[in-house]
Amino acid sequence: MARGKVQLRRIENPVHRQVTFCKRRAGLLKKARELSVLCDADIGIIIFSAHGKLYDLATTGTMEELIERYKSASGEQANGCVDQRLDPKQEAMVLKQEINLLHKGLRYIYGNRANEDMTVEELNALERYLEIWMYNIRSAKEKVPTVD
Amino acid sequence: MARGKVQLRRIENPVHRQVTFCKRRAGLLKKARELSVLCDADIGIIIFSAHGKLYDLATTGTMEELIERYKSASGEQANGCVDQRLDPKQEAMVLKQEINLLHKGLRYIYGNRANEDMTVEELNALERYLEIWMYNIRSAKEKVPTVD
DNA sequence: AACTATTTATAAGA
DNA sequence: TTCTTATAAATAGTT
Repeated sequence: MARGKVQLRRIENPVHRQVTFCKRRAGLLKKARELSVLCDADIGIIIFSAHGKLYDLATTGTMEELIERYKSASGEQANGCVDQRLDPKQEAMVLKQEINLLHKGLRYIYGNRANEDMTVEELNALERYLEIWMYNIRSAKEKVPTVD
Repeated sequence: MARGKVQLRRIENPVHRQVTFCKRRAGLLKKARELSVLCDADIGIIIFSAHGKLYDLATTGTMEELIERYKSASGEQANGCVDQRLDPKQEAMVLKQEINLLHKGLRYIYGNRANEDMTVEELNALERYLEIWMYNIRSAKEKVPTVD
């Protein structure tokens, strides 16, 4: 823009890159706010810096509301990948059971416990499940290159 | 910008507003792509026009991935305790976020891990969440009259 | 963090 | 709608 045309590629000098990131990030968010006001639009912006720091903007309401709206508008289905080594029916059954258990657990932890007691069997099943899960999470973390 | 300074308020003339919306929307997305390339940032933009039409951009991967990353990154500030002093909408929103994370975790454990790497932030968020959950499960077990 | 020379974006007009 | 152009706004390099 000024005193030199910009090349559209990663700025190698880290100091320049950081300065440009700050300036252009501010510019982008300003433009978004302007567009929102001028044209009556709802805008959400999520920015992760190269170092993983989060910056965000939601011109109307909260980012969560915008995300929910995005999901309904883009017609996302909540269900994900299935393990292809298993028979689909079995797999679906297993996933359903576990999701039910997780949901029941969530309600138990967060909601009205008085209304929804879990049995000891359920608690034990959930505990075993969480232990395995935790173990896997910790193994996974060791394999992922850390971002400091 | 040109031939007249812009007033920072809703453009009343619908034709002008529509034209400005198109132009500035394009400008905003261009700026976002530039910032992403120049500074190595991951950026997501969600725009709903006044009439509800969705426009979006994710500079890296998919918007869903970015949303998941947003949720774990922004969830690190707030902790996982929901209490009933929150209004039902907020509580439901938090629960939804956590269920999304759990579902992603489920897919990670079961499904093709090669296709669905979780970020370190996500793994950390999930781990902390499971730790709290596990603690609560164990407390609960002590309070439930055992049958064995 | 301020300053400007330039580039870029764009409002209004054609 | 698309192109043009005068001008506002953003910003790269500098101090």
